[in-house]
Amino acid sequence: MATIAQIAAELGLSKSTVSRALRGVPGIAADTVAQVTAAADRLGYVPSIAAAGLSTGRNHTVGVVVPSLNRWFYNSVLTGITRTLADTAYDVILYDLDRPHGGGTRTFSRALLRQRVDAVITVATVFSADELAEFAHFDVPMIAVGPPTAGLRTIGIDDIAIMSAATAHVVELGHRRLGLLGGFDAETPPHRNAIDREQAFMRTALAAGATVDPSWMLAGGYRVDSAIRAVSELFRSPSRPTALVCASDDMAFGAMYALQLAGLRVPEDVSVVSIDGHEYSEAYDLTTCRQDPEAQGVLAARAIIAEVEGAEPPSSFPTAGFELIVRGSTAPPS
Amino acid sequence: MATIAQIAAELGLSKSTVSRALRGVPGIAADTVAQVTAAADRLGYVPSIAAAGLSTGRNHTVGVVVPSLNRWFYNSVLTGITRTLADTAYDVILYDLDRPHGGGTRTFSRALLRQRVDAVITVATVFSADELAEFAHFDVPMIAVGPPTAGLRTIGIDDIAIMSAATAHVVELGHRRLGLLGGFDAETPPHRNAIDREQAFMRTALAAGATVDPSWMLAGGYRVDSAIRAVSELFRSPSRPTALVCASDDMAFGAMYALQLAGLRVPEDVSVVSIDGHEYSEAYDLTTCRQDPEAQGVLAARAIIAEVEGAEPPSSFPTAGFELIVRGSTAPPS
DNA sequence: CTGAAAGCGCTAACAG
DNA sequence: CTGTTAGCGCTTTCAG
Repeated sequence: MATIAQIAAELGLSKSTVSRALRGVPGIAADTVAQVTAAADRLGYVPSIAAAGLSTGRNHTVGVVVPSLNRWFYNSVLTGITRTLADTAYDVILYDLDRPHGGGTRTFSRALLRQRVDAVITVATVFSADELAEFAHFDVPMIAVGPPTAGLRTIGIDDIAIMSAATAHVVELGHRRLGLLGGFDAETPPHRNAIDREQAFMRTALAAGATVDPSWMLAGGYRVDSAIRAVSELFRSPSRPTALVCASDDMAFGAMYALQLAGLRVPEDVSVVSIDGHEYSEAYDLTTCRQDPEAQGVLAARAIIAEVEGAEPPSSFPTAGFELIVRGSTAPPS
Repeated sequence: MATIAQIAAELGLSKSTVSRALRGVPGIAADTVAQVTAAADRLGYVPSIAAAGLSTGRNHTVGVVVPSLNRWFYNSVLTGITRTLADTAYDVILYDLDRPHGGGTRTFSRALLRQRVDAVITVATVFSADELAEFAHFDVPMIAVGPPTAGLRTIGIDDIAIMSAATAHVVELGHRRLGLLGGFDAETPPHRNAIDREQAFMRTALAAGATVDPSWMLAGGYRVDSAIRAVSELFRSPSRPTALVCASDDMAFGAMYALQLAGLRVPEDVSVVSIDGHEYSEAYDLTTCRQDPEAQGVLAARAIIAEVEGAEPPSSFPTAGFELIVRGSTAPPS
């Protein structure tokens, strides 16, 4: 409740001096600074970011746009961002695009962003041409985390490379009958990374001379339940793969459950390999290509803050790395 | 970039008239309003919330405090909140308390909240006495979602009742050897709901004359991986329960996987019942007591906005309901 | 090293 | 129905 003016009055100083002292602007007598800060916390002074923002044009907030909150990747990135920003004077304004039926206006691009946030981080969000055009008018820095996004600098892994590595792993173990549990989904249009990963799977599999029956290409929608259903159905059929490559760990968890249910053993009957490095993958003993979405979030947050504070913006970021972790879910075919 | 003053100049009106017209304040000529709004979107006018807030003292943001983002319950509540607020003029500022080692300052209670948010919703967050004392100084409305929180009005289910219902279900099926996969966790201090649920389990079980071996009381920490480990270990032993009651669906998923792995069938060898109504529970064919955290979030968001807009605050909220959904994971003991 | 004054963009009395 | 005049709390020239 205390304002800068009250502190000034209390100390017989001017508002300007108090303001400078509080912000550590050079050129103020050391003991003046001491008095001011003492008075400030005696009075329980808390700066009004809104008022400061009115003068400076900076709001000390970054907007984070996520497609939804119930996917491991999205909220891992978000966690990285919030953790990083917690140590700074910046707050996160959350724009969750998840709506019941794909409906609702995505107003973040309209009024909301403007004047409200100093920067924007988008997480694996697909934008329409109109939206991208609007972004051009924003003067705030933007960074995308996830698959490459037209018009935005992106932080993320190479989807082709990571899926190729996962597929190559089972190929090298000797598997030649390969199934894919991909990220496609009956309802929503395919995401860039679902497409990339499927292509990488196909190329790697075919290059190795492997068989890929069309019925072994499953649409798991990056969901555990869809994965369970798709895998249960596939493995009822007599013709089946000896290895299942999953586009995400979550789907792999569902797949492993469904396989057990069907009376099939992992890895004796079916090998399972996946992409993510989910915190639960160890308990499932799942072989997976680990990426680190939280680190990607940290990187994005640091970069965007640096930019807001005046650093020269890099025009692009290095591709994030990944690492194959071999565990017990994969073995040579029997 | 356009301001209210520019519109006023353009139209030969005063700032006040423009301001009123834009906000729909009654008592402005219809055609004036028309002109103003026309000019506004011709000029691409976007109001500065910061400036408005400086005058009115309202920032059009609500702070949401979550313990972390990677638990189903927390982000379901958060989804309910963001969806509700998306239709309003309010933004969400996210305070994620998740820190690597329980470290980091929980600065939301210090400076951050003040001046920055018009209201606060806390999700299943445990506060220290100091923090609660600080809250008393805040003049912003606060609501807690989750287990009862001292000093705050709470929206949530009755943990005793829901766990009693889950336990009663297997008791009624005839089970007398009951295990609990609870929310306790080796590292962190127990949460109120973990305690309540354990007590409810014990009472219901003992009242039915059931056997509960101490070694059947598992600490799953509301995590899938901990659940897998705990259940794997328990079911290696010859003395085991015929039914496993889980304090969350996530843990039940881990339990069901571990049981399959151990060569045990659900429900033939072991019945599994749980609490939550997770979106994946259907695919697991899991019997569960469904609560609706998203609806709790919606409720909290609506209530808090109403209060900010001047409605008289209710002193408490009705307890949220739940519903037992019987599926294939439970059956009479064989 | 410190102060005075103007202004960020909007709202809110108070007049007309 | 519309205009004038003060502010909201802070930063920032420009002077001392």
